[in-house]
Amino acid sequence: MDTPVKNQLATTSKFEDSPVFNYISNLSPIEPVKSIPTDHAFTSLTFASPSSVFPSPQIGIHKESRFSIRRHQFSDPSKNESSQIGNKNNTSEGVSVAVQPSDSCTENFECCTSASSAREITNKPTDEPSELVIELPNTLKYDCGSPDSDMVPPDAIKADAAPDIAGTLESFDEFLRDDSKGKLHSFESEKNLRNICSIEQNIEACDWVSFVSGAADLLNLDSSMIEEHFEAQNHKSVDPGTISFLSTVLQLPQDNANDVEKTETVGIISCKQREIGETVTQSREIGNLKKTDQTSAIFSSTLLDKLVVSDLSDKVDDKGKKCMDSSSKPGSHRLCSIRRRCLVFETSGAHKNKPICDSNSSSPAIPSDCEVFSNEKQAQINTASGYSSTMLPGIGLHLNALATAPTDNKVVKLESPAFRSKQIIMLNSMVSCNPLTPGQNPLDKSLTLKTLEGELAPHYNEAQVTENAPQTSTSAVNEEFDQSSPRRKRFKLEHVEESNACKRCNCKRSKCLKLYCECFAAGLYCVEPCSCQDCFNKPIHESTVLETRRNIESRNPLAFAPKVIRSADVVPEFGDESNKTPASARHKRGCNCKKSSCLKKYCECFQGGVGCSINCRCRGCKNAFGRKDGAEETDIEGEELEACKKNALDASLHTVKEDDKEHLDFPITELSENSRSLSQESEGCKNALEISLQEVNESEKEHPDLSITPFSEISRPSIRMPFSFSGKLPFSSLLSVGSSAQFCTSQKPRTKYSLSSRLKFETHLQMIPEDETPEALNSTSDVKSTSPNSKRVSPPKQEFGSTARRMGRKLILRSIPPFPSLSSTGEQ
DNA sequence: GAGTTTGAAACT
DNA sequence: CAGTTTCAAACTC
Repeated sequence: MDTPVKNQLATTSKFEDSPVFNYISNLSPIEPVKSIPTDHAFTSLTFASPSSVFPSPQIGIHKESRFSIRRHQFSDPSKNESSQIGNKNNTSEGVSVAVQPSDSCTENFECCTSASSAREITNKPTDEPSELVIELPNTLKYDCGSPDSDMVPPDAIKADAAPDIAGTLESFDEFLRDDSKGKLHSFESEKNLRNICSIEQNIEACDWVSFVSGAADLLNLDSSMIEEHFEAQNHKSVDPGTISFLSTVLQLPQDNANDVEKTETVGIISCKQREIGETVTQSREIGNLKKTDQTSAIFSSTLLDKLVVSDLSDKVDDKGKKCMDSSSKPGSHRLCSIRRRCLVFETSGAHKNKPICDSNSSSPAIPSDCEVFSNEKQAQINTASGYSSTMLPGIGLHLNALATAPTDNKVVKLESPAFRSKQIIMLNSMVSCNPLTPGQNPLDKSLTLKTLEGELAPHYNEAQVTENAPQTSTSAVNEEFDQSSPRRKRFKLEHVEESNACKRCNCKRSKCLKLYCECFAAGLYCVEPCSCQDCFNKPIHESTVLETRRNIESRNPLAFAPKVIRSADVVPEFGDESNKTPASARHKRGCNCKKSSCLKKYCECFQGGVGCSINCRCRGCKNAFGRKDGAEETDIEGEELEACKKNALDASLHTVKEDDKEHLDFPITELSENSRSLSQESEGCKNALEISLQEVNESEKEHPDLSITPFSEISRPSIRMPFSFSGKLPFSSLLSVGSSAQFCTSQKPRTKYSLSSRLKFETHLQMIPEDETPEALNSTSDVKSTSPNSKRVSPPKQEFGSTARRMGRKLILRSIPPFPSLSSTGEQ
């Protein structure tokens, strides 16, 4: 054990100075990183640490908070170190805060390793250094010896406190498929080791806990350094390959993870993805672009760094402090600025998460999703919140959305520059598409979803959030990646608040396991904001929930399907006037109102913003959105009607998927206006398809490189806002798709209901294979189902064959440009 | 905030 | 399938 490590260390220092090393460095695209004495190995450790990987929630929290706090402290030293290579004192200085003296590098390593393992650390008494020493060696072995070791620790730790070196190494190897990366890591790890040794030499006394903390910080160092480095580089663009690499890397954990670790892995992935997005943003800010595999390294480190940060507030404070500290030091300005920017990013991220994490809960600690999994409660919150926040309807556990909405997530993933959540999206599609398999029965779908929901919920949330970002607005292309964008931040904040207005059940006797419970009915877990009692609709009782769901679905396969669906008229042939019929959307089963006259929210039709239909058994129907008898609200007093509609609109807005709104990135009223004008404009059009195609062509001409987006996005409502379509199409499609019934409410009576929008929407629908739609919803589109996951592009009907082909072609093309925004930032 | 009304969901 | 009960949201005060 010792021998290898020591040898390695010695070799490392020599190696670094050797010509061979330089040569290799020159060859390696990662070279820039090399200049920075980053302790990548620690990065890996950091990576591991943050995690959620640790089963024990408390531990995770502790660790994370600590890390977050420390990280920046250490960042300063690291900076110094980076700027002043060889100046160990600085490093030690930073470390001294937490690090305790040790006699040998080995010990330090051990400590570090143990530190990386939150669980191990926490569980162990502070005054048992000896034990650590004994145990650590093993850890160190792979930690130091293997270039990839840095990555290993996390996994090993994660899986079990007891290091499974072999397994870890294997996973690590996978993780480091990229040779260059591996080199980088190895070098960095070696450097880290050296640094540690230096630090140790300078340090005299040591408190185990402190040491651990210090180690943690040290581990995080590389992140900071990398960030700095990143900025220093001033020109890096995300290389598609890099992204792929990242994706691969990110996925690795999943592959290797066992069932128990799945959630953790997901969390990590989410974090990573988010980080990627942020990193990308950062790179974009920097401006100049430079393609290099280094990016991946940066991503990794950044991601890792991110993972470490859990407590937002702490983070912020710490950062601010750090900035100040760093600013006091020469050459730290840059870092400070970086930090600030990071802060901004993180802040935005926080906001982004907030809706998910805090939306429903005021939970203070809700860290990023990364940490969530380590804490059951947090996980719960995240899981539920993601969805609960009606804001993100399709997110989280909204099984309905998943089941009913064919998704083009894949397409989005490929097309969208929103690489930041590629992986998430992937999972997303996994969930959403899978269940949609034509032959699958609802129950199966449901089961499938159920199986995944628990694991992916948080993840999903994240995905939604991130996913949305890039596609929010046509004119926001530049902002897509600019997390710091004021507008974006504002939007996020708004949504945070909005999300708080989501479903909050108040069940007392149903245990939230019956359809009485809105949360349960919506496929959501109950969250903090809920006032339910004896609630079982929580991740903790997942099995129970699933079981119950299954039972309910066995009785009524559509029990969890959206209640409001778009009637067949939605998918009429083009030119068919039937699509102008009043009841474009109807309640699935119809209401049974007797006293409310279908003018109050007691009426599900009214609540859903749709008119009553022949399916309704209501009496004295006066539904403002359309009476059962077909009579419209014509005889309803104008004022009353308006009031009712307003009422309904309010209700609808709550129901409307927040994510749709987010995608809109503009007020719904605006949307309404737009759609209205659009309707008028297209009033004279005889063929909607013609219009759509025309618009598409026009936009294509204007934005050849983005021409595909509209389609894909159209097909996928939630991600709809095509940046290429700054024009009407997006709005119209959005309106028609996202709102259907709900948005309609914001407009004038159905008759006015944006014809063009509808037509376009129908066009979209045409491209949605019926076999992908739940049986009951076949040939119909549900309001809710459409918004979150949207439709997946698929073989259209014959009359639209050309369009479909067109779409298909476009989609393919679209997937080609990996990071349009990055490469063409200026253009946009 | 408590009490009432209402209609969906669940049960028989 | 119909009738009844239970339930929680919507509504009212």
